Amino acid sequence: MKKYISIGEMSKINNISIQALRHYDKIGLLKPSYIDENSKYRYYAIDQIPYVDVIKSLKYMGLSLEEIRSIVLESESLEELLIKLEEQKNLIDKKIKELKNIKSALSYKIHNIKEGITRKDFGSVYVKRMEERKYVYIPLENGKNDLTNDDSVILALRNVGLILEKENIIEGCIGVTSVIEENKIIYEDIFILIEEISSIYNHKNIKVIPSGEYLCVLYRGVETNSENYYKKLLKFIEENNYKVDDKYYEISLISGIATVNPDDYIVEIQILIT
Amino acid sequence: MKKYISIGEMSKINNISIQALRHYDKIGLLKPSYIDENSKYRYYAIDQIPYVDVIKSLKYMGLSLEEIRSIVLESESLEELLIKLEEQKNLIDKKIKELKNIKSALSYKIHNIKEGITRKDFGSVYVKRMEERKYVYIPLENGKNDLTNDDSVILALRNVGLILEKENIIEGCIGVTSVIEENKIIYEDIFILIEEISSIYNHKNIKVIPSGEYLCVLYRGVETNSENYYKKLLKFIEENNYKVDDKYYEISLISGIATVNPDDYIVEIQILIT
DNA sequence: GACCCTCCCCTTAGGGGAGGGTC
DNA sequence: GACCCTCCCCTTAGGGGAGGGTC
Repeated sequence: MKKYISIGEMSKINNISIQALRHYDKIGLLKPSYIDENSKYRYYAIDQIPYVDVIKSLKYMGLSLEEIRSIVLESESLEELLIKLEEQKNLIDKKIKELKNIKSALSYKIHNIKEGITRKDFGSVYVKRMEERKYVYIPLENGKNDLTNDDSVILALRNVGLILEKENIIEGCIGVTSVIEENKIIYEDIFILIEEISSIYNHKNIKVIPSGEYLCVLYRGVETNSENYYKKLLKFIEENNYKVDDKYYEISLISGIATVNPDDYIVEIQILIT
Repeated sequence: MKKYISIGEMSKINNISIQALRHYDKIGLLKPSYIDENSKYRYYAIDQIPYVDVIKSLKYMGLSLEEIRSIVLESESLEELLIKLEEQKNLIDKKIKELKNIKSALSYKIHNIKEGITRKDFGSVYVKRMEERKYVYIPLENGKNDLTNDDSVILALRNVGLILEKENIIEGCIGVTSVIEENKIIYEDIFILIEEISSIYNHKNIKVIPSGEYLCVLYRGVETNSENYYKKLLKFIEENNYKVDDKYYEISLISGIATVNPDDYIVEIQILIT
């Protein structure tokens, strides 16, 4: 009555690889009914076929072979299985949420890179309306006027990064704030913009950039003389009789990767029209 | 000007393990600026800190260390990076969809197990309204009247499974159809119900169970004499003057796992009231 | 000739030691 | 005393051989 099938047939019938079946044998998850003593050939009974279905089904749902083994072999009660499956469902839920966050981070980065690639209007001044933005910042030590080759700037930025990591905030663009005093640019804070979905509001290291019309100018980060662009901005303000706030925002469109490859560094200086 | 930091400091600053840093060194992803020849101590320069951020950020987005290496070290163009990130986004999208399918399969299984655990009304007949259902089936060889210990039944069920796998259908409950001829139960098809979201409609092995009011009786699959329950059903039909269809559906509430552990096997016989 | 066997090495991204120098 | 070093073994679920018997 009982008919045995070879590992090859078992593999075809169950749509599973021979290696996988050997592996299941090895770890004791599914041992063939009969093994020829001399040839060591594995032979499976027909009624072992449904076991493979159970294994595949539980594997599909994300259980490890070890977990499946304890369910199938130690024939856990349905109650125990239920608990495990519900745990699994929660886990899957968490994973879905995390993947959605990652997707949103990817979209953000992709959007910025695209803008970075296409925009070539360096040096010309334009008006741009912007919504309210939030950022996490660290103040720079006693007002710098040159940010290049300064270790404390790197460390300050990293400290911003640590705050973001601790609070689980998805990071946006990197930037600095500045004011002009006695014809000199003084940098005050280094910051990272916060993506909208992040739900942090009352951290002491958070500030808000108000919504409104901004005067902007774009420059390449490689050019160290950002001063020229401030001058263009100031000239434009004077010629057109704009009244502006005293705080400038320098925001890098392509951050993160660009911190490493400065060729791609593109920065926009923004100042609020009052 | 250049200050070096030890691997321990680098680890703390970047919120990353020492082992990970050693690993990055080993695979050439991030080599310390300076290594003491004698002590072999690793020393990192401050300006290596942003590299770790880039690595972490790309890793978070699902890129492998190998992919990150080619981006960071071979300083790929932004266009190439963009392509990679967009690929990654599509991948993440696929994963999200798959996880949602798994979640739905889990919910289905959890629901059935819960019902299986709580229901104890074996043997009593009741009326139940049911929506249209679809199933994938394989006809059993020339009408069986006993399904137990029959290899061809197992093989037929597996063939149903193969169809589901090929068409990427999420499987529901397992069942058989039967008719009564000359006081004998003749089983006709073995099938697996299809979950709603599955989008297959014109496969030759698909049949529909019409919506409507069904007379049902529940029994434990361990009891081999399902005949008794058919008798109860028939008696109820006669006593209450019901008119019914001639096709019975025997559907196992807890399938998959229960095919292995028959203690948990719970089956409902359903027949359409006409 | 097609099928199956047993080693054995390989893959990701590190974690966790042991045993021994170094700041 | 805290820090860092180099091996070395370990984790998941098999995939892909080589070399050699078996149906």
